[in-house]
Amino acid sequence: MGYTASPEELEFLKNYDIRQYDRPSLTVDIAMFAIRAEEDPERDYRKDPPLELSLLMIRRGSFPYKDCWALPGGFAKPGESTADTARRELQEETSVDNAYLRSFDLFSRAGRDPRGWIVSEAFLALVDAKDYRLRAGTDAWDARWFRIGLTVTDTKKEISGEQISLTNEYALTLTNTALDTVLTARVREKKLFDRHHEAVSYEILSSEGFAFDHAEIILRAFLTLRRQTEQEGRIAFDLMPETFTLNMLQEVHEMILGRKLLTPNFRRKMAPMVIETEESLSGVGHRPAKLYRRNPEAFYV
Amino acid sequence: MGYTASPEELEFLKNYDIRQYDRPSLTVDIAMFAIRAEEDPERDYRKDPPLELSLLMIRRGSFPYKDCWALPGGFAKPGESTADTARRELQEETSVDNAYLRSFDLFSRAGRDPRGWIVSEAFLALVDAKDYRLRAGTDAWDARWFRIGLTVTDTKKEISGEQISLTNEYALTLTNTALDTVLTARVREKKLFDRHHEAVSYEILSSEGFAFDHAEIILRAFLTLRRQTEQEGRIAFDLMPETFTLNMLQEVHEMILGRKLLTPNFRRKMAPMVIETEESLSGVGHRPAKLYRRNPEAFYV
DNA sequence: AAAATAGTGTCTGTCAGACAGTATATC
DNA sequence: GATATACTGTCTGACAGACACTATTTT
Repeated sequence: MGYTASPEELEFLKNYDIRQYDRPSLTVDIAMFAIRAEEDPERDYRKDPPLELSLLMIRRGSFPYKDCWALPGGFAKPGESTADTARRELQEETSVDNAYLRSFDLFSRAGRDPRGWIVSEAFLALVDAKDYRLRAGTDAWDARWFRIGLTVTDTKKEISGEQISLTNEYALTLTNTALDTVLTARVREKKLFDRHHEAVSYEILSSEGFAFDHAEIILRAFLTLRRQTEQEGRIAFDLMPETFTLNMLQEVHEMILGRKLLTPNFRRKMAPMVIETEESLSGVGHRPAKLYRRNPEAFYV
Repeated sequence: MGYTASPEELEFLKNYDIRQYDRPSLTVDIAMFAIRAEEDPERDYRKDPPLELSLLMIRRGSFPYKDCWALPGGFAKPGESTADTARRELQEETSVDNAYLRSFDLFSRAGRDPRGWIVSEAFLALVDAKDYRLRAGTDAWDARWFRIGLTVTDTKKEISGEQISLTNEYALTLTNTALDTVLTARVREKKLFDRHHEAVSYEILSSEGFAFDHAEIILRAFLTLRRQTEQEGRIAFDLMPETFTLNMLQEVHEMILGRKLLTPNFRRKMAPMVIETEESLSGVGHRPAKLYRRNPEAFYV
């Protein structure tokens, strides 16, 4: 490293007591997405079951926010990086060890946790639909998938002198049909344009059933996923099983982006990233789709 | 918020002692970039003075890493967010209060600070060339601008079975001519492609004159700036004064991107983002360039 | 006139959006 | 044959890369 501590420095470090300063607790929160197929036995035999973009939530068994739903996560331990913490929690809670995992922000607003000064690094995780195995439920542990829905309910543009602000209000809905539970939140996103760059801030307007500021973290995770998907389509492959049809892939993209895509254009864009297999679906009540797999060659920058 | 703490929960919180768990210290480190013009009185009167992309560094007056150069920054205080901390430090150290400021990662690797468990949120800051005023130097405080240079010295591609890795080795050089000081570091960037997404890791191979892991933070800040500039040109405006020539702007882009750009294409791309003013440079020994300013209309998404 | 920088016109290929059309399983 | 989904061909306009060219100031 080109640097060797002097004897004086070693002496300094020996006597250094880091506990003299105020310190926060450090946690990670993981927004873990997966694709699941809706189960509805009453459905028309011809129609394909729609896919659901789902998020894993955990019911809190203890204070604070007892009985509310929170993102999986936990406290960082000394000697591990936060990426280690996130991988460990992911493994413990879903047995998944090969998920896509990336941090997208540090949440450090004062007052975000009633227990005190707790900052949290937020991770986005995408898991293959077939890979996960949820940890068994206990009194203090109940992990469930919720279908995630996000809509923009209001958009405003304000101009005052040199300053322009754009405001979006989002309605976030997490639904678990089996439990008959719906969590809802409204979050305001405010983009302030000062000179030529934007400063974005978020404010939770209402939050029903979510613990802490997790509604905001989930929104931010979703928007991060959406932006990545817009910019480079490959991230959505992390939500797919080994083989898949192009229509499934398109449906996943549409759920993430929140809008319909034109099929020919989508297929053209995906063509270099996938390889056709010999297999097809069958017994689906209509022309069966071919199965594709990822084209590994396409991803080495 | 739709959530009211029950009496039991309030009782729980009253008795909750957060200090029972291990906690890290939390700091922010700020990679602050500015454009400065090289001063060289011996230069040919016709030739324009080249611009320099500069980074602010602070000489450490105390242990650890005494006499090494570190990024400006400091410890987060309870009751403020890390963005507040960064803004406060920026203000104290350069008197700048309108800089572009964004965090790009949390550095939490074990052992990164010899004083103990210290995690640091790293910020990228871009300041307008004319705005900053450095805090006066003292024994314990010496802030200086260093010209930053980054080159790729080696690139490797390794294939072993299903796994492919790309390795880049970067040479980072910070130069301050007045002090006759050069800081150098070599950092290895390793991209591991697993299935179809990449996991990037960084390793400091050598580090001369840098404190802590700041060579790595600086490299990451530079790469972040570079990526943003590739993706949307507007971020570079944060480094520019109110009015500027298109050639200056192009030079700034070229320094950030580390490659030459074709002038007609660059001007075409920038055209919607700038407005021509009435003024020009003068007395420059050749055809003078028109001055431009930002076009605010272009930046409201 | 020479030097140095400022600035423009246009060809080309790639690629995204839009839309019209054809194909093929199951019942 | 009706239904539902699967899949293709092609026109268009926007835009980035490349390169050849003209313009203007100072000494």
